[in-house]
Amino acid sequence: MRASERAYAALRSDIIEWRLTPGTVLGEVELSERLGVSRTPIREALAKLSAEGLAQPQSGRGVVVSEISLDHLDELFELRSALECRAAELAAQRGDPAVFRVLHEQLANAGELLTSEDPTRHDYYQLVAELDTAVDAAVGNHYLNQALKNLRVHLVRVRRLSQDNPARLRDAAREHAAIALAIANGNSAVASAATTVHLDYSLRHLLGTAAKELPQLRFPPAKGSS
Amino acid sequence: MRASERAYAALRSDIIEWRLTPGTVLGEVELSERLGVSRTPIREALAKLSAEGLAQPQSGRGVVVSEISLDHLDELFELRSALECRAAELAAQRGDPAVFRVLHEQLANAGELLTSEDPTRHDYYQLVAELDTAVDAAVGNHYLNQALKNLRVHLVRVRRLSQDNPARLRDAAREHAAIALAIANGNSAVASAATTVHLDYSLRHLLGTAAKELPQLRFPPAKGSS
DNA sequence: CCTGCGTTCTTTGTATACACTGATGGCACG
DNA sequence: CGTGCCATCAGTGTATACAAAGAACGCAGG
Repeated sequence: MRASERAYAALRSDIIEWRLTPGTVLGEVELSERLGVSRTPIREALAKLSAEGLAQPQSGRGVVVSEISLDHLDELFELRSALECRAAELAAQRGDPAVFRVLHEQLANAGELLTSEDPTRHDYYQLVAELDTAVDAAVGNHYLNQALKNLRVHLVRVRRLSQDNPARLRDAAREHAAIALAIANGNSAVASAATTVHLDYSLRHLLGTAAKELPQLRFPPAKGSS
Repeated sequence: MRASERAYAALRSDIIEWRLTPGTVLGEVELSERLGVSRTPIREALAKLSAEGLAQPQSGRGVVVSEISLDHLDELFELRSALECRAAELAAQRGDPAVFRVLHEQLANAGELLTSEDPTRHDYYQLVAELDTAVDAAVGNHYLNQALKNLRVHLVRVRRLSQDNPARLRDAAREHAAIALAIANGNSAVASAATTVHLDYSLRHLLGTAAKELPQLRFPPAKGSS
């Protein structure tokens, strides 16, 4: 694999998983030493991260990990709602009902997946991801899918602000099942509405749980101040 | 100004204004010679263009100007509709009515701007751009604005496929005026509906006029085949 | 004549040296 | 003691040399 890709992937996951906190300065020389590659691929990786919005060029001098906070949650979900509601509508018009009927079945029974011992809820999240993938495929719109993909990066990042409790996940599965059912029925109005409802619940839950965690996530202003 | 920025700006406008046609191979050495800079800033520019979707990495070997055609028009307008309808809704809820009342007035009288001698319709397009800016400001959502900004690049590019005739511009001005009025009235449902209507007319017009021009825009497959 | 392999060549990927710019700290002057 | 200027320096911006990988072409064998 190319060194620039490795550097990009490493930095990307570091930022998304909060090992690199907002405001952290990403110095080229420091990173090139830490990752064991020269500055050239590092620059390429930083450019990609900046384009993605995970980092920002700092007024000519270096790039820093971009800020993200509860304020951004509202904005993020506004965009998410715009994109996912429309995607759900279009999927209802264009999708193969059989595919979404199957997904509906699985999601309706997703409670079983949550009783397992896996603390990462891998099977559960995979199933939800499959719904997203199916919607994307049914919509068949490159530009819309690209916009959603860009958005999801930030969603993953902000999701780390909260913990997912089983009760919420069970509810979320039901909401997803409702969306899948509406799409299977070819009912775009309901699909859109169900998506709106689901996103509202999700946002409220995130705001509720994140508020408890946030204090400990307030960092020192980027570079060690004694 | 930095060399990488100059290279980026030059290539970007070359692509948007169809001086570089889809499928054109963007070789690093060739570009570095043509633009008089070394390969390093060229690489940076190409990375930015790829992130924007104006160019695409060609399976390991170089990047090419990305394709855009009438098929993409549908997809582009689907995303545009999703974003702009929601933006209009939010602007209706949050915008300063006075601002949009003024814009409504100006747009209602935009017919006067079209009688002028300027063939580029500078004043007209500036007024429309002001509406976009006002909506963006009223929405106040960084992520939504960013998504719209990314989208508009492609819209400008595809717009070059068609010519704008005065009759259509006059109608478009009325449609824009209707949107501005709905926002000024704080009526989000009407603002969204008016946007939907406007985009539908625009798309139909583009498809209608572009069809005539497209044949002459079918290029040889990238590299001269005898 | 077609097919498969090997060589060569073009083009990108990476490393590194150098230039330049903006910041920071100290020193001198008011 | 405060302020402003200058020097030093850290760190990015650019150029270029070298390495590696993929593609195209030609040649040989069937």
